[in-house]
Amino acid sequence: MRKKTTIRDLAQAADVSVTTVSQILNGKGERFSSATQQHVLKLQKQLNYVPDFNARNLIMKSSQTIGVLVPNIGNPFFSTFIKGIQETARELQYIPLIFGANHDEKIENYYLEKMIERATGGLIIASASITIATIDSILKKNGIPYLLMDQNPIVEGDRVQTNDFSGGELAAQHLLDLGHKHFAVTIPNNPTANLLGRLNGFRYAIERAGLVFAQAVTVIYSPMTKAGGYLATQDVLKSSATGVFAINDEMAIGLYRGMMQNNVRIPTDISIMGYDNIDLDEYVTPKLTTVQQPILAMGEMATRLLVNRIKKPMMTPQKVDLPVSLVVRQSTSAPRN
Amino acid sequence: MRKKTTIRDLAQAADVSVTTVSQILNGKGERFSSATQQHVLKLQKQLNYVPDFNARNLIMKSSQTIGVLVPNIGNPFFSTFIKGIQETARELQYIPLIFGANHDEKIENYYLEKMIERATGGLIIASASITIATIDSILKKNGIPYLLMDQNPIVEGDRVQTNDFSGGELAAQHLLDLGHKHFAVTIPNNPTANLLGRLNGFRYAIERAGLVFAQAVTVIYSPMTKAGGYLATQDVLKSSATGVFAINDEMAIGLYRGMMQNNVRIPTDISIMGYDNIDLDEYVTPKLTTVQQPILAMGEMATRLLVNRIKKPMMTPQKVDLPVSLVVRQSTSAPRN
DNA sequence: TAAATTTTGTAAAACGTTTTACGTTGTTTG
DNA sequence: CAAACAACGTAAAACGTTTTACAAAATTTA
Repeated sequence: MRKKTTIRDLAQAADVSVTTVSQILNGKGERFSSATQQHVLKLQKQLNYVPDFNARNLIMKSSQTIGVLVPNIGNPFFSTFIKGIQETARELQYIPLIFGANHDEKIENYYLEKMIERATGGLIIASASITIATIDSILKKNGIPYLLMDQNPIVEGDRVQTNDFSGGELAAQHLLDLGHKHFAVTIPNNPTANLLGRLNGFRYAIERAGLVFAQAVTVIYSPMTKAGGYLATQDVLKSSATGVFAINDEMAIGLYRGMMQNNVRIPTDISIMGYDNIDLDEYVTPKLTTVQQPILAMGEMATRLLVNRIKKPMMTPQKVDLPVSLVVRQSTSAPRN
Repeated sequence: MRKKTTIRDLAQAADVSVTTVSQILNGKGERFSSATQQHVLKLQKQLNYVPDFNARNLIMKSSQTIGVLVPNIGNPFFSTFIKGIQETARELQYIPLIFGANHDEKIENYYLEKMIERATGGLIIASASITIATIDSILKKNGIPYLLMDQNPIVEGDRVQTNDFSGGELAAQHLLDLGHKHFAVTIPNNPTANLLGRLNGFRYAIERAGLVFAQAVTVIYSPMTKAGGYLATQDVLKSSATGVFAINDEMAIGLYRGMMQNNVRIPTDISIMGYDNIDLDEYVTPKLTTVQQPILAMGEMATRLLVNRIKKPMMTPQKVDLPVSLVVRQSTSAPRN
């Protein structure tokens, strides 16, 4: 195939040295006569010269790349999160390398390895099954900065947080205010720290209302997907719950399907609320009451923190707290009797 | 910060030459005594040596990377498409570099440039606004293989196709079979070739049934998103259509919201069908009738074709045709009177 | 006009790999 | 026992950049 034009080809064509070309093309060309500058620039276009990425990174020791690992790109929460990352990365002149691991630990580790090879900058990891041990042994040893989402709080390190405890509290209080006395919470097995936070906040509000958690609330374990919500339907119906807190919106939408199938009307027969506030919430019937997370901002802040860390590895750890809020729509109402 | 261990460090530690280390680590070490091999391997683990990506690619002239450009990662169609790409790329030992351009031409060009810099392998482009001119001038000149989706058919080049014409035909025939006589089609402005294919197929079936397209069908232009579908509601209602063909499922779901808001029942008052068969279709009420595209397979085949092309640039162009099929659910029925 | 300074440019080292071509040793063969 | 051949290993070139240190020519200064 046609050879790529190299900087040497261009230098030869322009009848100047390689140094000259390099300097001019990298904006450090004030030292050269404007005649030479124009000449080189013109020939660059003409020969369609693009610097070799690998050669350049090799010498510069930076590829302006960050790695991003999420459980599932298809989940609207994560696709929005990624959008936030991409926008901010573009602004900061970084390129995100994005992987979805489909909740598979093998795949996660595979991608983690690939990211370490390539994403010399740093990593944003939003994934459950990567253990702290793995992270310590692999990332720390390689001296690669990283930022963990949805994971156990690490003592050291940067952090982008939303107040999940408060979010759970908001959810419970909303249902309590409507008059509900019996609740169900759907949550995955081995919930991550943020999900536990939501559950604890929920529990706190329940107990604050004078109820006994174990009596008032049924916790139902199911995968955190639409399909998982659908699967949880029978258990929810078997419980005497009139108010359901799905730990994310996708599960809530899965429950919608199950309820529909069982002729249980929302919110007349049962109130359902979710968590995240994905844009789909306004398109389902009834519109979904939920707790909003600033997803785009989470992606943005994660990127900023990581890039700052890359630039100043020794900086003291940064924490960013983002607010959550209750969004009341039509999927919740007072219980039947 | 801590220096990365280089191959030289490892060679020194193992008291062998750099060549030896390189060969052994790349599986070409049969020439060496097994004692040496073990020794080197052991020290690699111990020193946590990972070959420098850039140095390696520089000399090997291949980064095992492909670029992927889609309009919108949040659209379930594309997130599934990406999933197919990631799975296949993993199998083929390639890494996909994924970008979502949010239908913004500036951003598309920016990412295109970045991909050319980095994704030395080849590109999968599923994006509307990149013009053939741009592609020719940039990609061809750089000799980078690429594969276009959802775009005007290029005479030359590889291609993964579904039969959009037939899909449109299936949609129309389904509505005709139910007894509908008045139709609406929602489609974006400046539709891409595949969308036009659907529309033409629809028209073909309508005319085959003895109807006059311009009289029987109202074409409504609106963005191809949930919000776009929602926006199209009034125009759909103003038309006398009893059967609506949304050019993709997202638009159909946007229409659901609009219909709900106007107390128009689906399918009793109006039949709606979509296109794609995203997994959400089974979670909306009523479940959405649609034309299925094998999205995952499209991602898979696109990746295979591209990688084949990378390996054998001179191979004759390949075409893959994937089937579409009608999926009847609950959003369509016979018209009212 | 000689010295100093600015302007404009270049040669060569360095980055961390892979690979080609070439050496040793030691063992077998005739 | 010399020659041939394995077995095991290495030196050095190459990949395409950026950058440092140096140099020649042109201009200014004293």
